[in-house]
Amino acid sequence: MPNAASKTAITPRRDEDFPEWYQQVVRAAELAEPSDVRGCMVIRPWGYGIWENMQRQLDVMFRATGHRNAYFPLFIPLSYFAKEAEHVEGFAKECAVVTHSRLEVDVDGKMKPASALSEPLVVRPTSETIIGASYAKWVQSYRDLPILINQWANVVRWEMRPRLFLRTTEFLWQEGHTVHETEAEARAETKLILDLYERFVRDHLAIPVFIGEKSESERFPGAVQTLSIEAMVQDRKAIQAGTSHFLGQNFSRASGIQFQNREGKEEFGWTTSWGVSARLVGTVVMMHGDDDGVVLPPRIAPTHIAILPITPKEETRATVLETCDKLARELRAVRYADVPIEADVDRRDLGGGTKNWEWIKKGVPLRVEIGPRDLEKNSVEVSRRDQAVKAKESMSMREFVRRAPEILDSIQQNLYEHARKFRDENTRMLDSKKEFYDFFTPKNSEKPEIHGGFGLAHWNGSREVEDQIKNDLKVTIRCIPPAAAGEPGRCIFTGEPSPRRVIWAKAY
RNA sequence: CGGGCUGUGGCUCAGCUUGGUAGAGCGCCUGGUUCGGGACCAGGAGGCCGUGGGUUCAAAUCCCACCAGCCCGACCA
Repeated sequence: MPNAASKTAITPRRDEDFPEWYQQVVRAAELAEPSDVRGCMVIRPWGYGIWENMQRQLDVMFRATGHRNAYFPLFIPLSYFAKEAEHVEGFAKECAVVTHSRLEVDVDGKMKPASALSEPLVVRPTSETIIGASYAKWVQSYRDLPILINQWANVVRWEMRPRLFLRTTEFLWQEGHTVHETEAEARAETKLILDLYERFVRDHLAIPVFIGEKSESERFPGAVQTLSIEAMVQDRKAIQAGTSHFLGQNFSRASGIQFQNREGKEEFGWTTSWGVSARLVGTVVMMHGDDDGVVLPPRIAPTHIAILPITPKEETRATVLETCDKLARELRAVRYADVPIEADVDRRDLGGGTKNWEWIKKGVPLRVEIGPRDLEKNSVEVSRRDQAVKAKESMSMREFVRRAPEILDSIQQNLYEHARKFRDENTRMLDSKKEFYDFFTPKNSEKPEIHGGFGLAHWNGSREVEDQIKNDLKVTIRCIPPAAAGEPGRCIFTGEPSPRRVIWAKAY
């Protein structure tokens, strides 16, 4: 039995069992829980609030770059879906298919599907084809271009191994779909969005990422080029945090998106698609969480400040609560990162530290205690989630209201610096095959400890090497950094020439 | 979809080998003592033991079938 000082809010600790720790944190923080529907989850208000904040920020950024939101159908006629060969092949195994339009009571009294559809409908695993059908109608002339549309939607991919937020059968995301007049324009769009994603996760989620291009084997089915941002979470595995695809004319051909160009000739449009999903919520948990639960970057916290009334004596109770409400009102009049500060007074009738620990587990950036002793001095006790649980700073109420945005900002910065340091410490140049295998092989194969990280190594560009490494170590190329990022060398597996190092890691 | 395991109050599980009226811890409710660190004491509610069939005087327990979930192998944001 651990003593009180060493007891953590979450069992097991990260270093004991990271996947289990993650599940416990998601549950303890009331972010989400498994539903009765296999592979699907219920996102609870605290988790959904985080997602809504991400949405709000991304929406601002999409708008600022000329994109507009729209909405397309959940169902895709099978014939549409089948138009792009690689695309179908890539997604076929994980499609949910609607085949009937009615339920009837059969002889046993059970409900049975009846009235088969003339054409089955695929529940969208992604929307390139159904959106392409609309775009084909909308585009006739180069004057109709570009089309820059985003949709917020749910999609379904029939995955075998669900994990809350990280991989579920149904998930929430945004998918942008654009059409351009020229290849160069479409490629620029793909890069623009990648950079936008990088900025978003850095500035709002406090997540440092590497950017780059996917190798052929990891590319989106049907894409010419897939770019991604790759983050390292605390078990040193990589997680893809966003993708942006240059689709060439593949989907235009499939959907018939054609226009008359400036020379009066018919030409297929150049398209892109890009997305991030609610997986980012899970990424934030794995990125910043500690053994006491979630640690939220202030910019996406549904509540910035939890105000906790301390009411030991009945006679001061009313005054303490009034003071808390007053503080909350004053804080809400202050803006942080373009929104009013969200301050909640937790007046639930719960004992002592219980409330405090609930907010710790939820990862609220700041906790403020107000008790009878503070009343006299007009002060508050402030605790930061990025510091030790028991660390408290006393300051006057006025000073706290004034400094709140600055303190939140400092937490945001702190989380980013911490994450970047962790990533850099666990990113290594690997210059020989032996070094590579050592880096990615657990010391204790019975119970693999957290090991490895990002390995930067030269590669000859072949699929065979990739397959071999994946087979041996479950390590894959996360991305190939931009050309400017490195110098040529020799493949550490074959000795053949390599234009630059690529990033290897175990991945989610 | 192939191989191994498990289904018992909201959660984690014991009970099953050797059939005989359903248990614990946590959580929940009530009352009291507490409250500036996840409290304590007392009382209480809550279960067709996954579903269907069989064996038996008697099934959570034995047998058969089905269903669901978990773990391991091929995929993904």
